[in-house]
Amino acid sequence: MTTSAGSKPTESELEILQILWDKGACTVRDVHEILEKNKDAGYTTTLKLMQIMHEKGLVSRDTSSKTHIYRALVNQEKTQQHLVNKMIDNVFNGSAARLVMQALGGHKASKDEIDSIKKYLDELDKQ
Amino acid sequence: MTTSAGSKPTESELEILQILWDKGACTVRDVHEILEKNKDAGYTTTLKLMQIMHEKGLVSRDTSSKTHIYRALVNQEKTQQHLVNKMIDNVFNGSAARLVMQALGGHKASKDEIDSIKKYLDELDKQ
DNA sequence: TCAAATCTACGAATCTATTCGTAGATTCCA
DNA sequence: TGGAATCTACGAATAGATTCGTAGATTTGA
Repeated sequence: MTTSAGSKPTESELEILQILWDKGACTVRDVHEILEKNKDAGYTTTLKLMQIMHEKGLVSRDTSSKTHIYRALVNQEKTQQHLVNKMIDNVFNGSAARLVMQALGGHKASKDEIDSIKKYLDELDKQ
Repeated sequence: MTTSAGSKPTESELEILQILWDKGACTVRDVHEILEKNKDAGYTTTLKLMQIMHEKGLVSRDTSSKTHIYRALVNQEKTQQHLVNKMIDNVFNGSAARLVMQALGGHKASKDEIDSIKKYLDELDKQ
């Protein structure tokens, strides 16, 4: 298997990617202000992280104005897929079903969520 | 929430826990020989890891004979639950359903697996 | 205009995980 | 019995992630 760029973001990088996936394009300050709500770290820490992410190819950077603008370069679904597959292998001995049950059992999925999963399973069955 | 001991094993620790959960009780050599199949690391590396895990309370150790015997102290389901919940929060913005679909979509669950998940969902619905 | 605020760049400190070498004790077996 | 094999303990090297201080450039606004 080829090791695609950014296949394994760190925890901090993932926090930032979440924000970029959600917001689309952000300055360091945008990201930092959202991060601050949950953790407390200095501005330059966020800056440094995003610079490193740029070096790694996780994000793009528009430097045309003084305040740079960042965007996620890695795909959200692919990243999620990669992380889930790793968890299935590392934590559930390769059984996707066991992960699913654990996820639904502990996390109190809503009735709506459960219904949408059922529909999804029916679709899978048809193929 | 209280931070229970061993709630967050590292990758290497998880590899070892998998083995202990599977085998029950192992010496360092037992574990090391299994690990060696997939990665290549020295014996003392495995030893050191298991010593650290003992310090952290992840495993118990029987030292009554020269060759120590290790057992997992943390519960497999609870550890899995904890890791899955973390992933739901960190990677799927709190949506268990999205994790489930991603898991099933990418991992080619078998028909049997899908059926057992459906049954499981029906059970959840009844409650 | 010019001081305050804001931004980037960069280097370094810190922390954690991982790896391994070496020493000393015990066990094994020819 | 005595050397080889095996085990634990321990310290230290390495590597990666995270954090922050400081310096210098640019922008803002009174």
